Amino acid sequence: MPKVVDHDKFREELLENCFKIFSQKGYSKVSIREIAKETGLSTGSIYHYFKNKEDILEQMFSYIRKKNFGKYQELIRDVDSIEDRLKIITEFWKEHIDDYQDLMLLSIDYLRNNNSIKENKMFHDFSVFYITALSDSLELRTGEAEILFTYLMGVVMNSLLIPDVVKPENHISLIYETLKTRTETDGDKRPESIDTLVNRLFTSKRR
Amino acid sequence: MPKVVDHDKFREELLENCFKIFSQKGYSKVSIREIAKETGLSTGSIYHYFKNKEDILEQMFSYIRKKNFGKYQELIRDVDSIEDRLKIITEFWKEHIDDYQDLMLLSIDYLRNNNSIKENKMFHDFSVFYITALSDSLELRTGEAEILFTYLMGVVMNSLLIPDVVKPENHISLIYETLKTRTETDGDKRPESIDTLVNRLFTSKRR
Amino acid sequence: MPKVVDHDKFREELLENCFKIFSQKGYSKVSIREIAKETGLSTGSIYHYFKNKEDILEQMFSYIRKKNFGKYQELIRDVDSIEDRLKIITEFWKEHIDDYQDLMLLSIDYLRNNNSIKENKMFHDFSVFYITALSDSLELRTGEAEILFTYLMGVVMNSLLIPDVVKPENHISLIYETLKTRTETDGDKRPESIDTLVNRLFTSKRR
Amino acid sequence: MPKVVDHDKFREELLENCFKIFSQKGYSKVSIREIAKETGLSTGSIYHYFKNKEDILEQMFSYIRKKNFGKYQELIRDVDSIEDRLKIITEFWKEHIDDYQDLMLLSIDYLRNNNSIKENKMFHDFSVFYITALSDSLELRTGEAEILFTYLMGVVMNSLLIPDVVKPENHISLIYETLKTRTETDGDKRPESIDTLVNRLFTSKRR
DNA sequence: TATGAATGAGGCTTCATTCAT
DNA sequence: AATGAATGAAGCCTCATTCAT
Repeated sequence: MPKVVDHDKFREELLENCFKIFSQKGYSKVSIREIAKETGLSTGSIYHYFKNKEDILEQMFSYIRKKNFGKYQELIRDVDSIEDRLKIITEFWKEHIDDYQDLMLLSIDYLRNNNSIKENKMFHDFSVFYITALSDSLELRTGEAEILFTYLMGVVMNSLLIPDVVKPENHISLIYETLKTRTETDGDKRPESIDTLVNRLFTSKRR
Repeated sequence: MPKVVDHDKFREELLENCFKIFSQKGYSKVSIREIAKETGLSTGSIYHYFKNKEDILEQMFSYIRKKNFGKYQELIRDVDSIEDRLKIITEFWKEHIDDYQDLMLLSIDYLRNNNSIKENKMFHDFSVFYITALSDSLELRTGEAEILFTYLMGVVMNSLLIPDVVKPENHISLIYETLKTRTETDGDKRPESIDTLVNRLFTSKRR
Repeated sequence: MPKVVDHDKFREELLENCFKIFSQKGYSKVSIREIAKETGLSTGSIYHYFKNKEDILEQMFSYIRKKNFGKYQELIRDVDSIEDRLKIITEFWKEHIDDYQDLMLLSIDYLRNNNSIKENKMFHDFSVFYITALSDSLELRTGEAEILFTYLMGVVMNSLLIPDVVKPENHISLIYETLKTRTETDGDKRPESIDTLVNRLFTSKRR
Repeated sequence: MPKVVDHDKFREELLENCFKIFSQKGYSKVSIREIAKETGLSTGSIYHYFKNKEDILEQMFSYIRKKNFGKYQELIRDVDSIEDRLKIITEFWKEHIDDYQDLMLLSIDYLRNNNSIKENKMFHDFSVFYITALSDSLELRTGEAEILFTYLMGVVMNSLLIPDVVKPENHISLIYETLKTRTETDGDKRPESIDTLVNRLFTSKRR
């Protein structure tokens, strides 16, 4: 191990590694010794960087979330058209579906570890950010963004648990098509009735 | 300790207990000693009924699934109108949302424990049954039933991870309204365009 | 399990089975449950026939020893010529080398189980019988019979531990040849010097 | 507990202790807790030095073998006369008969534990070394060395199982006398007939 | 007689964490 | 700042034996 110069940068590398390790096996199946081995540190040194095992999970989650948010925001920063944004966002989802699965699983690991659901700040922040971001970037009402996010989480979950039944590509494409149609309608003229969005999905062309 | 007479019946009681215990703390945080204590048996006796800890989870999952299916089918057995069925089903969901959360979490526990995603038969059977049942009882196309199931799983997941943001009642009511509208349309006249179901959800009145 | 009529016969069958099971895996690796399963009894019933696990080993050893002795004596009962007996005995060894291995291993298992060497009556009786029988049937001096038995036990042991180095057939053939040569000499004329038996072995033709 | 500095040296001390403990009670009757207690470590620390219980046995066997070989070779290093070597070697055997008993028993323990006879490398290496060493140092043909080794193993085994019948001193003395006589004959003139070594043993003066 | 459910001590092993060096 | 030896509680599981039925 080279002498660490940039303390923060080194910690980020550590967290990146930890994300890899935790994602593969799940929080409770990864031992400190294993983390030490994978990061090239000694077990003792791990405790210089982190208070304890749970602290690793928390710091890691926070770091990954920020990184993901950064990427997300950068992607749509200079894109003006809603339709283009929609395309970019849905493509981003397709590419990063595995990361979302990992984050979701790790959130659950965390939940299981602290049986205080209340304190599950990690996933909460993640969700609120995403719902807001969706609402802003796609000009959706909050309720719509929540539905979209919820549906997306269902896709993430099922593509993990029943990968042969639920293929994320299909569902994401469907979301894309649905929202695209909707987007084409002028903002003011979008129907307020419930006869629209879910409806579209259910009557989509698939299968 | 009274001698157990009906082996299978007793095992079901055990499984019922195990579901309670596992749901509270998660599979890996529950020790065999704890199971033994809660069920009033000795550790050794647990192994008289189950091959090992994983076997408890599997048998339990299978048992709970069957029980839930049974209840579900009984509920809609003699109900002819699709609309009535829809009402019953969505009510059933609202009442059993906690069970679905538990089953989902336990599926993930199982997944984490056996890192062979392929063999996650437990959740798979559950999903296939539900998708088929939804399709049959609500006269939905398979693709529609998959979407519905996926969205529902998103609701279940989020009501767990971000309970202050996603309230299952709201989403389930929304599904109810959406499908009710759709149901009112005559089967033959239901639009084939993508302008319907998801669309309806997205333009619902909520918030 | 059919109702047991001939109690003794049934017990012998049990012991025969136990010998098979113990030989394969060694005393301490065989559980009572396994014995019960293999013999078609319940664990409880095992304790009707035997006081405890160790008792099974003892009774079994005693039974097998008697059976083996019986066979041995029957073989040479009507054989007058020493040379013929020698042939029969050495052939018998070749055929039963596996049994001797098993008996030796089980003796050791027993020894390990009771760390009182003194009480190892099982192998002791076996040895004394064999040394006497060899001495009688081959007209060897006691000291010679002891040497022969000791060498034979070395063969048994090594053919077990280093089967690719020590082949029992070769050693037994060698014993046969050596003793045959000696036997041909008239009893009275056999040299008393130490210049004979071991000597012959060491200068045998085998590599 | 003082911090251990020389990892390897400490492990050897541990192995020395383990040999003592295993020899007394046999591999399977010694628990890790017992090993920990006897060596003054915690159970956890045992696993810092060894992969698992079997690994202790293997490393121990390997270590003891090397140590024994070392002593053996040192003893005869500067001895030119075959006769002197013979004396030294047989004396060495008499002194170390207990160690050989222990090693043999532990080999069998190992065999019982891994029912793959093929992989019993431990005793195999031991045997091959000894046969070669005997052949070299006493100028015996390989076949002769194998016979000698086999007989010796018989002595070791029987002095364990039937100590009142087979006294190792006697047998070893006999081997000494037999080989001494043989040795006195000039190498070239040693008879090739089978009339020698075993023959000598069988007609020895004992009893 | 015969059964097999029940026991609970004890087996091996893993683990997060500490601390002397 | 870094190391890795040491800890010991706790994990899962097996076992010989007993005893109510």
